[in-house]
Amino acid sequence: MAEQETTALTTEEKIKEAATKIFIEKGFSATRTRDIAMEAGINLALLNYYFRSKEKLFEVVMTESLQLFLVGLEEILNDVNTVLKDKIAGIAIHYVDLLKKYPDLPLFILSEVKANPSWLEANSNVREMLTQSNFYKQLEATTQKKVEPLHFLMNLLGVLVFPFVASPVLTGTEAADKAEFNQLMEERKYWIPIWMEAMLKTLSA
Amino acid sequence: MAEQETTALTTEEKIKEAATKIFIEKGFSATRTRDIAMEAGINLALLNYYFRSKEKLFEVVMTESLQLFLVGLEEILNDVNTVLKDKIAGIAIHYVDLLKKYPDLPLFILSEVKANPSWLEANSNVREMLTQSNFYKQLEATTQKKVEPLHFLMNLLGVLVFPFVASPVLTGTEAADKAEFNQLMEERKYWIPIWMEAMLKTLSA
DNA sequence: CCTCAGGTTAATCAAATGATTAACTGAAAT
DNA sequence: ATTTCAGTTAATCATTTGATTAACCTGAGG
Repeated sequence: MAEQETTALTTEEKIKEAATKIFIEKGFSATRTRDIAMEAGINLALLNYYFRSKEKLFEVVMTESLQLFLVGLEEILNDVNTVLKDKIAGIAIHYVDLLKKYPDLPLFILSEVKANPSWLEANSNVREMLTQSNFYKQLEATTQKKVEPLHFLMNLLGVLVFPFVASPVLTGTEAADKAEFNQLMEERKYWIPIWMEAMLKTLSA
Repeated sequence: MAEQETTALTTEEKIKEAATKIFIEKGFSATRTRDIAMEAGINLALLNYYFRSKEKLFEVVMTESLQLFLVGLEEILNDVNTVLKDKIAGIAIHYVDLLKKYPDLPLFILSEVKANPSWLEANSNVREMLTQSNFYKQLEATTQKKVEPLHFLMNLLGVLVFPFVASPVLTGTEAADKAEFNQLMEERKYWIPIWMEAMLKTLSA
């Protein structure tokens, strides 16, 4: 997650990279510290030497994963120079690009936050960041008390994130399927703002 | 998942109920057979007596979970007497009711299918069932080759299922939050068909 | 050269965990 | 009354797994 120049990762970094990969792929409970050590090409004891415990190492990975998922979002949400549709477009582009790169990130975060909800309170309160944002105020202005703006936030996250969460169910396992899937996701950068606007327009009818 | 009349569950049923509860709540890797035995109020050895192994027991739970998630869907999708919007309304009502009852079901299925994709091929091929359905043909007719109909399938599932998957992140942990959340989900039975239609209309513009 | 501290390793520990064993119970069958 | 057998239990096993230990490099500083 925090790449070095090209090669030559420090041992501590190699462990963190390996842990990030495997934790995100399999979740906390299903990963063995030995798997991480093997992936990192280091002796198992080194993992504990650098990170004290599996939990501590996971904490590092989880914190960085949450940051990775949330970084860049706040500025889009609170840009006073963009209207609602522009923000939606910005979010769509940002997240399609991010999730094409890290498709397992959402399911990982959702699973681990469910298993241990304190992750959210500890690292950054997503709920407040969303509901206090300029984006949310614009949403409230648009919906004009006719419908909970939260509905549209769920809709946006649903159309944006859910395909990645559900891709193991919706797409095949072959490489061609993956390419086709990414193509679809790319198309969604264009369509999601249009769809969201159409949904919001159902209020003025 | 398969309730007896009122009380008096057979030992085998008690184990299966307990296993279903805990597996769905925590996933395969994070659940201990001892937890299941304790939840069922039985001796640990009985679990292996009746189900041979943790894996075999999980297989039973997973198969029933997939059935629970898919039962009733096929008839809605292939009802020749309903137009697209009616089917969407039927799906929305069906899944809001189901997921209010079993809110952890989607994240469980998505996680375990990702960990072991063969579950889908083994039990019932969801992808074929969807893409071969009358619903999908109606979707194709409506989109008229302008956009992949798969987009709208993802949109529907996204707005319908994602809120439940993300509820640990989006809602608080208190009981009041849960009631409020369920109220929102209830409202979505009404709105989702309207929103989906609005999204589909973006093609004719 | 010697030292010494950080880095690394093989070996091992202790607890957790899935599974099995052997004995016991009670009720139905003979 | 005895046998039999599914159901149940406490105890134990064997493996996995997170963590520690003690030894051993290695290279910078004296």
